Amino acid sequence: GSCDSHFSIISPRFHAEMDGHTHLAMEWKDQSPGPDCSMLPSFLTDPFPADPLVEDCDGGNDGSEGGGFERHGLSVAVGSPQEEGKPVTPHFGQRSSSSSSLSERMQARAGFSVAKLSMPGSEYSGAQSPYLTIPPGLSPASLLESPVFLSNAMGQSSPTTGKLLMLGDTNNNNNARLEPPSVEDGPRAFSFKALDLKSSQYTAEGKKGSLPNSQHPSAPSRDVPVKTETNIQTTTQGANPLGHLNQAQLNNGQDLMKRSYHDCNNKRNRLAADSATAGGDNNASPTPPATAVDSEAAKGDYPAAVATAAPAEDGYSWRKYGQKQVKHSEYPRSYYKCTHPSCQVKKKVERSHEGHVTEIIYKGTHNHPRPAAQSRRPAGGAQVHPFNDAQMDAPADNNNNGYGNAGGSQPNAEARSLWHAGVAVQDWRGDGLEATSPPSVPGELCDSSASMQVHDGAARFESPEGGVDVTSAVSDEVDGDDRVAHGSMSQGQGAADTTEGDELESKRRLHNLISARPHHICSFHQERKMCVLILGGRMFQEAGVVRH
DNA sequence: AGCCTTTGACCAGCG
DNA sequence: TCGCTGGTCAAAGGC
Repeated sequence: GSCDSHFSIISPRFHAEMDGHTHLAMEWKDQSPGPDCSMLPSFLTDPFPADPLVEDCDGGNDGSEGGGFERHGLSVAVGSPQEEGKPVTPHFGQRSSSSSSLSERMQARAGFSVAKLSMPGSEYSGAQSPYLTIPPGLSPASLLESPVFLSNAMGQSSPTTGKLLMLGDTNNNNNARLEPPSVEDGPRAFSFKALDLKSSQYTAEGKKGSLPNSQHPSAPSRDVPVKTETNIQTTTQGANPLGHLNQAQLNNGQDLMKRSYHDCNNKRNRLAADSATAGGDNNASPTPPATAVDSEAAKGDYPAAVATAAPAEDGYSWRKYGQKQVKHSEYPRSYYKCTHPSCQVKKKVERSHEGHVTEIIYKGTHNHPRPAAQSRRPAGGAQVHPFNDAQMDAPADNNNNGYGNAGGSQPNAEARSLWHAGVAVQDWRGDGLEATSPPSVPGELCDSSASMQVHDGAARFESPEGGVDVTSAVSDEVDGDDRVAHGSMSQGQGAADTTEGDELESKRRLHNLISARPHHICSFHQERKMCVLILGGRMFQEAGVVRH
């Protein structure tokens, strides 16, 4: 209960909103509007902040640690280009106080238009820029270049780390898509790059031609008219215009956040010395293949990344033991248990009608190595969905031993008992075989995953898979338990990241985390102690106190 | 035969 | 105590 009550994971969904526009809404349950501007809102509203924006980003430093995003209601709406007459222009209403719309400001500063972000209570501006485009002079990679994007030498191969070989990827333009998520060096803030929720396209439904999650038939208007010709066709998906469209939408939102955050970071962070190495790998990390970017992106800077991508497995075996329609959720929730005899890990998965995973929550950490790939259950029993959870959260980690804790240490029992708010993970492997995207992050340094774990009001990121956990602990209160629970913590990271060294380490961990699953994380703000995650085409926000 | 999913029922927590 | 809700159990059936 603490998890839900303390900070809730909201599963923003594409949905038509008041104005009838389709939005990728990122709702933030927040109760009390904080006086301080939250980073997310700020960077979302102004992806390319001028100095003032920087202030916004740093605004959290004022010591209002507790503030966090949770205090700010916020929604990110990704306009649906499809609505031609009414391109969605998401924007943050909070920021909308300024006369100019977000997109307008972005255009002015960045030279390209972006979808608007909308925040609760904000007015929808008339400005409309359905497509997120990058001007010729501005490459996505450059946008993402951030000190914090360290090359993840230790990181496992993954699309984002650049270690992942992309077979069949002939598209030179991938760089734009491969750009690693930029992490804020800023002492406290960092962002995760949202990754293409490509996987959503690979659902069986996709094969069937059913609309992707975001494009639920009920909301046809959501379809984004994006040109996907340039996109690399995935083996599983074939050509699914709809799927691409969905991707496009997601990308828009992700790009927006990513860019905005990046901008903020650039101005803010100069500290991440350790992350200096970053940039290099950026190219290597392809975002999920087809993240079919908006038409613009697809055409230009964001070509389809992976020629052949497929749903990935997390490497663990799961047995579904229940399914229930939860009240707050639009989609049914499935309950899974790890099939390993001594493993108590469970996970809850919400899946859209199309089979897209909209939310994954892990509970516990695997105390056993990841089963051999070949040993994995092919599909013996009836598979609920091609995008079975296991597939969805496949781990990107190649280097890990399969244990939840880095270094092979056993996960803390207490910690394991906690539910993790998982992030839908979707990795795309260039091999064209099965793309796995585990929630786990490669990281020797960190034990955290994209998932956020909440315990007694404390939230932290943890790798549900237990495999490679990079840690970014998020918690209101830090207790020893948390540290123990996470590999990162075990590494002495548990102490508050007040020192520079800690920050560096934190950055490194973050980098690992991001590298491992950039697609999951749209943004993260340490100062604000919250994360924005994108899962299955949906954004999730999680708030808590960040610990490293 | 083994493993899995499905699904209604049961249980526990909470207001 | 009751009702609601979420989580789990377990029989039935499928692959």
